[in-house]
Amino acid sequence: MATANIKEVARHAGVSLGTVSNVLNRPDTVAPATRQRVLDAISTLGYVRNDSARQLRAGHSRTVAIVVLDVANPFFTDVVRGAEQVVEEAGAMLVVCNSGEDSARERRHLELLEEQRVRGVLITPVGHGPQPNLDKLIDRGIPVVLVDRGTGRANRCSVAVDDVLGGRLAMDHLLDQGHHRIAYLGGPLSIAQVADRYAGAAAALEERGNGADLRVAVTTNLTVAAGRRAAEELLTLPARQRPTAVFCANDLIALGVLQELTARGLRVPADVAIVGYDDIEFADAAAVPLSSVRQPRDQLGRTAAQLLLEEAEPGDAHRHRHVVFQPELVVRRSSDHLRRTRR
Amino acid sequence: MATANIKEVARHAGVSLGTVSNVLNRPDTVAPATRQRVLDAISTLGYVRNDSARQLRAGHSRTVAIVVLDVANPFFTDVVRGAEQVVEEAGAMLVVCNSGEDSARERRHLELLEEQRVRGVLITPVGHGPQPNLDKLIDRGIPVVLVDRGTGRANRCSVAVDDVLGGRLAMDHLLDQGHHRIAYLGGPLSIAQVADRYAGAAAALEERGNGADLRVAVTTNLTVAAGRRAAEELLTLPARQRPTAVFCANDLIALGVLQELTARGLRVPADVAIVGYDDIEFADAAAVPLSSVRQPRDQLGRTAAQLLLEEAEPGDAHRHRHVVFQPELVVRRSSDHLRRTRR
DNA sequence: TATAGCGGCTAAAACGTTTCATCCAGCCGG
DNA sequence: CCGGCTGGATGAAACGTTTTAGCCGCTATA
Repeated sequence: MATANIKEVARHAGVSLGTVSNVLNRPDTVAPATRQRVLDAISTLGYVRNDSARQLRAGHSRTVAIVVLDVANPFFTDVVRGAEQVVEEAGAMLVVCNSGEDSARERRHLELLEEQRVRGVLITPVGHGPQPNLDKLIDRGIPVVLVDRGTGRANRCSVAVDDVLGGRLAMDHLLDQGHHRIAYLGGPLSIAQVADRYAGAAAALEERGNGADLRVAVTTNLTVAAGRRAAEELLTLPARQRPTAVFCANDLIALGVLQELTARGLRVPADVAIVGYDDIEFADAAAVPLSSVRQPRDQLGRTAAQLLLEEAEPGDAHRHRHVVFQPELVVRRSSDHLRRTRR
Repeated sequence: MATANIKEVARHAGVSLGTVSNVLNRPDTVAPATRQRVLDAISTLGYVRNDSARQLRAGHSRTVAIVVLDVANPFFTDVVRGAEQVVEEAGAMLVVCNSGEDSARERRHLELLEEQRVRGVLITPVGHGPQPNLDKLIDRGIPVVLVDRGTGRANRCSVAVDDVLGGRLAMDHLLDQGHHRIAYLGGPLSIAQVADRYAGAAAALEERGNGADLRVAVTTNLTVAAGRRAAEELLTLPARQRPTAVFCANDLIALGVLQELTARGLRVPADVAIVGYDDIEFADAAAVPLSSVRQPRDQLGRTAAQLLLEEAEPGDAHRHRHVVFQPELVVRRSSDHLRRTRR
């Protein structure tokens, strides 16, 4: 039961303990014959390395953690997949922690991770205030990379997507399509992403300077149900004041809007055009495929992981970087006048 | 930089090393005054436990792993959330690993987890053959609980959902609605779930004994795109032979079917009724809300975690159990004749 | 022939905990 | 006054690695 350790392997192979370690870590420094004897011993004893001991000696573990706001959110699952890829290529392991938007859980996770002496932490922190927990980690020498939050802090790297630009892209597109009454749906505005996307949309509108009208409907959260409710509310407006296009802060809201509008007999995009945000998998699968602003999610994860590994590298010549990706508008039927009459 | 260790804390508080350990692990065995002195030292030095050393001594870690086929699949994310809850309540930590349906990656993960001496592993293994890797773990005394796969093996616990029953529920419902030409869409049949759901549907049809017709269209995988393709194919049939209802092996396929059918001008459920499987979040958010067979996903995760923790408990009186949950049919518009004329 | 270098290996220290056997002082009952 | 007991603290061993300094025997070079 008690798994064989390196000492037993050594005894079994008739070599010293250090030699076994060499076979494991620097195989080329040991003579082929000896090496083979050791390998045989390892396999007959079913030896498997004890990582705790290794870590203890090394002073830190070989795992990297990512703390996300919601494991079930497609945005984060894609970020995780991207990060995973890079981390695994580097021979390390990625552990996924879920804060569930709960700062107490976040704190608890960070404490545990610190106890484990993880190599570094990728995190989308709960809230936007100061981050004492993260500062503590950084003080301890554990690299932290912020994902899609709080870009620009001096003592850590970050990756993010330019949400202001995303808002612009969406708005420019809708203006190009000739819309004059447009609504922005999303909330709460305390979420930076929601606010930034709106800011971009408003800026684009301002610049184009034609008298188009932008109405904001703040939702309580970013769910399908919230989208449905928002759409219901829009429908209480007399048809002449009703927006001919809506730009939603995320795709869930957009899907809710789409569902409610079609259920009430309005056609998309003929009566109301819709642009969402995030380009989740189901955007393309919706009854009317949804135009959406796509974020390079897995690249966000990949880059975050790369920055982290770079910082964790022994050489101390690391300069913190803040990488900002550009989103991309994916036009589908829900906002495309040229296609809306087809089929 | 080099984080303070227990020895420095001891020196700082003027006590011995063992006493600090006692403060940490059995606070009540140390006198209040001493205890306070130690706690003060801990906080002024910013001491944080080194988990590697702890694990090394203990012989195993306090983390539990869950290895899923796809982190981005809503089914698994919910299972993860359920498991997480239980594991965290027990003061342990859940690490999520992603095999991505790739048995090489699965193996690599298991090796790493074994090196880490994890407390136990929840896993949905890739494939259905024998499981040498898992057997190895079990031999080493690391408990394994199978999630939604390979129920009934003697040397490990498992949790699953009765897919045969799920197939029955769906088929019974469609028969109740008066359908006679029904199609089952899903594949490949080598996936047990796909086969079981079909088996249940076929059995229900058999038992009801009216001459209804069940056609099977095997898809290459379980994606929205596959659903669209399958629907296209159905549409090549002359209308009189075309099924009036389809039962899909999962909701992604069902959503694909829904999209393709409505794009081609067929009405759901008037022309074709649809029942999916899994009841993912978007089932309810689809243009025509999707009837679906719901699995108690988070409970699956919770129970799996409970079984694991129970088995990992020192007392060796563990009997392996195989828990099977019953799915539940959620009827929505996509298959509901009573409602289909509303709105 | 002496010396330096090198390939291959060993022995021992160190990492930071937890635990277990002791030890000590004080107290109580006899 | 003594023996035993108890609450509270101590010291050392043990967990399984990695790493470093050093040793040995051999070959190539001067």
